[in-house]
Amino acid sequence: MALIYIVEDDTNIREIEEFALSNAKHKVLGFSCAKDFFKKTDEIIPDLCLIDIMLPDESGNEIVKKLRRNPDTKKLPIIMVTAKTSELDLVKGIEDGADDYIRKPFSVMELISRVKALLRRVEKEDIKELRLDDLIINNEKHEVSLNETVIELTFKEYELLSLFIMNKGIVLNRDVIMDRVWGTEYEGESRTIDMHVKTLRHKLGEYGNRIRTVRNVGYMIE
Amino acid sequence: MALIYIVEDDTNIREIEEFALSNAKHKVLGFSCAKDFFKKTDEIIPDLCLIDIMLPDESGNEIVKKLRRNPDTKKLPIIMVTAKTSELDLVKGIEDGADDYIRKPFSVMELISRVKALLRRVEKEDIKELRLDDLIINNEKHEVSLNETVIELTFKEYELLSLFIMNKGIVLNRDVIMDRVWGTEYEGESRTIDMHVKTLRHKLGEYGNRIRTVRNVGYMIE
DNA sequence: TTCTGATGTCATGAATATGTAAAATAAATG
DNA sequence: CATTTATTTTACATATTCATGACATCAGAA
Repeated sequence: MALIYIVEDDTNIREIEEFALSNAKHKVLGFSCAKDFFKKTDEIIPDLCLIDIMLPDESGNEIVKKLRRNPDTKKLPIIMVTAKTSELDLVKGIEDGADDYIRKPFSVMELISRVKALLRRVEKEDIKELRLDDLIINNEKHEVSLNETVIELTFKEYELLSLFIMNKGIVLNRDVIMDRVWGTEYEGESRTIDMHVKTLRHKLGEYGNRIRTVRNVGYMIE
Repeated sequence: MALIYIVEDDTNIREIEEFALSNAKHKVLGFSCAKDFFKKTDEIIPDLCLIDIMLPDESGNEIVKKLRRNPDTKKLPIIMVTAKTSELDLVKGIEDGADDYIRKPFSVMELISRVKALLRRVEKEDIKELRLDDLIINNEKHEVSLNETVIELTFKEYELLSLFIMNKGIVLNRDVIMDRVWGTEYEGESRTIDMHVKTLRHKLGEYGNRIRTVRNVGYMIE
């Protein structure tokens, strides 16, 4: 799936991380210090890296700063792993330019899902334009247009439509939709998704009925 | 939703697990030892299983190893439940091939969400397409087509047809059909299955008569 | 053949999922 | 901090699916 570098001096934890991410079909390389890590990034830049805050030679924050200074690794997705729970650390990590953080002790599932989410987020930012025939989503302008005419969508509507078009021809169930658009678990008794689908359908005019309801399963655009 | 087996010798904990997962709309069967568990998996393979590490007859790790050795259960999603918090256990669990682990004491919510997450993960890796000659089940579109023509099926009909095709050439008795499609026990006097078989036969047109009735046993496709 | 239990078929109300509008919150904006 | 806009929730309407039970039919045993 993706090439991931891990910088973590605690061998036990590093191995857990390696196992978990390999299990999730990623190609993983682990390093116990910053030096080894940089030696490798000079050679091959990974798709994502997981960096512990406390390291023998350099702090994780230092590593992030360096990576951000280098044009080649400026946009490299970074997840910081920290044992310190204070919020200061968290903020600092993000200010320094990490894209996400995980607090120890973490669960394997959490690790996997955060990595997955970040990879997805990055991949999404890469896409400049999405289209479904004459319906165009311009991600740079954050604007949707149909036959040259701009369609005004709210944030959630935009996200939802993007998700549908990114997965055209694939039925998305409510769990997935909730997870991807709202980042939360779907709780059975909510009409939120239907609501947004309804307004989307309305706003998309003739294209509205291309959002199909698959009863008992979810929604799909075709 | 899904059929889940639990192997846990502590009756109290097992009952909590059973209650929690039943509440989350799963069909649950609990076992207090490995022996009973294997007896049942030889019969019907569940969608997921929850295995305690410490058991009277065999260790949870042993069970996992055995399951992984058997082609039928090789990919069966497994969650290990452990009281030992050491990281060694965690790593070992993953090495042994469990897909996730839960540490005791766990919260009911954690249990449910981990189960849900794992099921989703597995479901996604699920088969994209099933076919029986020209009859194609597209699981992404959740659509059935015969010679390019879409056949409109309801949810249950779709499930039933999938089950038949996944087991083509194998007679499925009513118990199994009820269990897999409805997630409930078959109660002798119901015409429900026959009903759906009838509409399926009708909707499948020329392919309809490939669903064979095996008197006193069940149904089979081919 | 006749009998018996299993399966096929049908109509219909109940259950369930989705659609929709409007009110209630929450969030953003100036 | 008031106003606007977006979002979620609630409550209800609508649509579809499904289970059920009564009855018909069938296949095989006696």
